[in-house]
Amino acid sequence: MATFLQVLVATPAHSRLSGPLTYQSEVQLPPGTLVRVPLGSRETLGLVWPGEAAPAAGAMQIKPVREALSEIAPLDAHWLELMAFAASYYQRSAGEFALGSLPPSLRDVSRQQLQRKLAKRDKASNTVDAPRTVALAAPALTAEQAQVLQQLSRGTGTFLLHGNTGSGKTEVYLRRAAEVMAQDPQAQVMMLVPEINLTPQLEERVRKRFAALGEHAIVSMHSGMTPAQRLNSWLSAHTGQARLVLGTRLAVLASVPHLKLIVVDEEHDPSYKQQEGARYSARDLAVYRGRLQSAQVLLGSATPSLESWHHSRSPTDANDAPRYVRLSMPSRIGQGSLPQLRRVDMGKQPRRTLVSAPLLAAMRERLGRGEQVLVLLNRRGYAPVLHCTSCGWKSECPHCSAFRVFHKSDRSLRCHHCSLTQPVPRACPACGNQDIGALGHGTEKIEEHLAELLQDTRRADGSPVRIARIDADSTRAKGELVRQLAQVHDGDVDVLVGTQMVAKGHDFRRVTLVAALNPDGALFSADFRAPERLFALLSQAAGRAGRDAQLSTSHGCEMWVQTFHPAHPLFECLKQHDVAGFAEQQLTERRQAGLPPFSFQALLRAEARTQEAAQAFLNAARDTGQHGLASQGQAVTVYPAVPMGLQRVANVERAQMLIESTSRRALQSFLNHWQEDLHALRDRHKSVSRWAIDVDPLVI
DNA sequence: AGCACGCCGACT
DNA sequence: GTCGGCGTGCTC
Repeated sequence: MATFLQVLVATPAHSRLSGPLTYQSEVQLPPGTLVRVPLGSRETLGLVWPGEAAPAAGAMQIKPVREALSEIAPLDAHWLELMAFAASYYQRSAGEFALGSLPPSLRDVSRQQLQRKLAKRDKASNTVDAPRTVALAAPALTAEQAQVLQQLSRGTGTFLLHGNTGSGKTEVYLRRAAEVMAQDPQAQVMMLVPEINLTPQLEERVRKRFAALGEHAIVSMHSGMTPAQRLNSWLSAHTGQARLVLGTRLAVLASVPHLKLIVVDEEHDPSYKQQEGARYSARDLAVYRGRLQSAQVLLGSATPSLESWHHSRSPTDANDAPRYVRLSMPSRIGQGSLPQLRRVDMGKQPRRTLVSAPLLAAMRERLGRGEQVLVLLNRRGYAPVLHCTSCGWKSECPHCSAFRVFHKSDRSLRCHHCSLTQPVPRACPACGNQDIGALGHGTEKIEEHLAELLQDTRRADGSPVRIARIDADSTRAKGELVRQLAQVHDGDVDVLVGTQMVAKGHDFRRVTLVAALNPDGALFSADFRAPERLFALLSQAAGRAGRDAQLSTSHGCEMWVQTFHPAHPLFECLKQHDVAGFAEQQLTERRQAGLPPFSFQALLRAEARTQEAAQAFLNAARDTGQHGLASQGQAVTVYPAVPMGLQRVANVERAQMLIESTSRRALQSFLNHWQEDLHALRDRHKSVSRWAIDVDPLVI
């Protein structure tokens, strides 16, 4: 007799198919089973979902499941619950989350191909017995590391490891992973890193340390892998063959049935928040998943996010029960000392100075000794705007509400939002004037400027100084970033100019001076998270310097900041390496202003051909929402619709609306009730091409 | 999101 | 006379 099943398929939240579909099957299939089902005229991958299927749902005919992918064990209940939670919390359909978390090739691969693939894997895996001792060639622990590890071995739950750059956080991760795997021969460990560029470094270290587990025991998961690699990694994690899963944010959604430890490295990093589609935070889902699966969660950072800082207390102050236990490792390993902060008051420098005289002198001195210099500027290209001195024309993008950036290397005007690229006009397109000037400066210009300033400077061996630039433009070609970083490591480069991508994680041994040329923008930004990000960026950048103990003890290492506000408290905290002080000061401001983590936010965004249409939809949504508010009497505030910061991208107008509450639960409940209204509203606002809710947005 | 159906312009 | 543009609508 046929039974009815609830099946999830990959459908976005705003399609009319947000819930599970009903199919019939001759055999009983447990929840979590992967199936192929007919959907309209095509056949698609589905997932059997828990719950009773009601066969009389509408007049729709009920089709049979085509086949079950029985060679893949059903996804376990924990994973299904994680998907259900994520979908509900981030206001997406369960189908979108669950199917989107599976390796994409699983969708296209036929059952025969899958069987062949699995047979091949079986042959290749010469199963290694899980060794009792997994730690090999590990360096001796510092007292701080030993103490932290002891705390971790005693505790359960979520821990925030606050460790300065160079304090040996990675060693703690590796030791803790080894312990967990040694205790339980099935235990699996997940390690998350913010960016794909950082996975190869950690992977190498992990593979070296855990070589005894066999090469199949460690797998990577990130978006840069080929479909076949991704499928293989996913299967290894799902079958339990992989003991250690290392990856970027998407890895947190993988099936890891025997998960016992989740490490989130650089937990403050904004890359953990997915910024399109289902906008989940991998860090927050890691914490939830840890609770769900009884796995320990270890969040690590030198500059923890204010959210995590707020949720944590050190184990010694036992007054109120904190959500996370805070563990600290303040010391830097070896003789390498933390860099000294030097501030240049740009108000006392000649107007329009790019690189001040004292900074230049310091750079020359370092270079003369054969040391390396890192220069940070948060803007790529040559000049952010071109402008006509006669009529005032500026290089606006015709499709976006943004300026096109002048790239001197190929003499192009490029829009960084829609990628429109055109040659630089010879004369002003508006008035024909030949005199078009560049306004502002980007990495290209700084590279050129430094080449001029340093043309007479000689290295220790008398050869001229070599300057390189690393940013999204210089590393566009595949493998280019790795190649350029290698040049820096090999000492082929003396001065490295780059955007924030060079400040992350890379270990430049001979860099003893790091300079931020113009960080002031973040001090008084409308974005309330800008100071937090700047503090993390500068701390992290400073951490690039002085990693070579010998170099840094002989002449010290320095972090230079050029600013018009040298007395700003942010720089004071930076000078003292006072993360706690900075966090407390920011949290006080946030508390007074009622901002996260003291309130919870969501954004409703809409896209349409006109700004009016986008806002009309949002304001109509606001009106229906008000009814919901009144009926429930909950403290949720819905603000009026406003154009997004970048109002127009590729000729699409964008608007958004902030929803805020001091209660996470009230916000969630409001959003859940709102979903139906929004679906209904869309029919009356046909010009709105897309809408989406972003829960816990990072950028407002 | 796919994928069909459906009704109007330049081509073997 | 067809191939094909992407607008609207449906998928258990």
